[in-house]
Amino acid sequence: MGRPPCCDEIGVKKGPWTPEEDIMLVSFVQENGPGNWRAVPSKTGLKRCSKSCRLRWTNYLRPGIKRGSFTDDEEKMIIQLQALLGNKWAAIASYLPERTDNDVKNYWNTHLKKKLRKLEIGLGDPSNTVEFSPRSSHSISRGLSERRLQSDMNTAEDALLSSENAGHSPPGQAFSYASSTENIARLLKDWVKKTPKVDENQSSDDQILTPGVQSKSGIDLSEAFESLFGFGQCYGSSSCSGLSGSVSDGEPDPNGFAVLENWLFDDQAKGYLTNFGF
DNA sequence: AACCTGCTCAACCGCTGGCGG
DNA sequence: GCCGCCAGCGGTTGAGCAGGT
Repeated sequence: MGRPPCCDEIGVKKGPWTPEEDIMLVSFVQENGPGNWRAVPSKTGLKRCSKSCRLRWTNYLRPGIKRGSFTDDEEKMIIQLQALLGNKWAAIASYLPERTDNDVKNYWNTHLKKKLRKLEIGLGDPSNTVEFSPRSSHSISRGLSERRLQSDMNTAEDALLSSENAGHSPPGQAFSYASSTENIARLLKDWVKKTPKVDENQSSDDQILTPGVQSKSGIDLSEAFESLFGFGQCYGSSSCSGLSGSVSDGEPDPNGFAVLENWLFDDQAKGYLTNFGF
């Protein structure tokens, strides 16, 4: 009845992405912009389904993605937003421009859930326990919270847009893609670390744009990638941070996030967090 | 050193909603 | 209004790694 899953086609590759595939995907996005994922496999020759390509881009290669552990502020934000919105990871992640919904979701499931459970237990009497659910009888009614959230999102978005127009963000897309160069460069470095020897029997597919060739000759793969796309002038420069408009110098836009911060750290929210020792 | 266990996170799966014909 | 296509989202899985025994 329903249409067949897009990834069931024969010959569609699954599993971890190789740097070569990443490069092909980034070069496609560089030329065409993100979107039209359906066309990616046919236009790039990638043996991946469109969905997989989109996911790889949004979760890993997209410019401006911050990796590594979450800061206290990010953690607090996630806890509050999760309490208000529930498991709307994409909505929560929209407040953390450098984090993906997948990251937020993973962090919640692996760290915060556990942490909160401990704290709940620590509070003792279950009747005193604040239920961590959007359906709980939290002092802020959900409808109100969501309206407020929506309006704050709009305000933040406006502020971000105006800051971009004011030239706080690098113009043009090339700068954004430069940050994905960073991402790939990082990936390639990891790849080299994890792959001390290039497999002599490497499949021919894996030899397209083969970083292995570079590693054999001792060239830094990240530099090679840099030169491949000509983003060298941007690589490593704080002025070229990713996600156009979301950050200007590694810090959240002060105008856009002021409103949000006010809301996030208002009395009700503070009380909420205090209950859990944050 | 070998094995076991728990943790992390990239990637997959299936569903939903928006949009155009 | 219906249908099909597609992008996006949330839940789940599993490979790889780290730490413990």
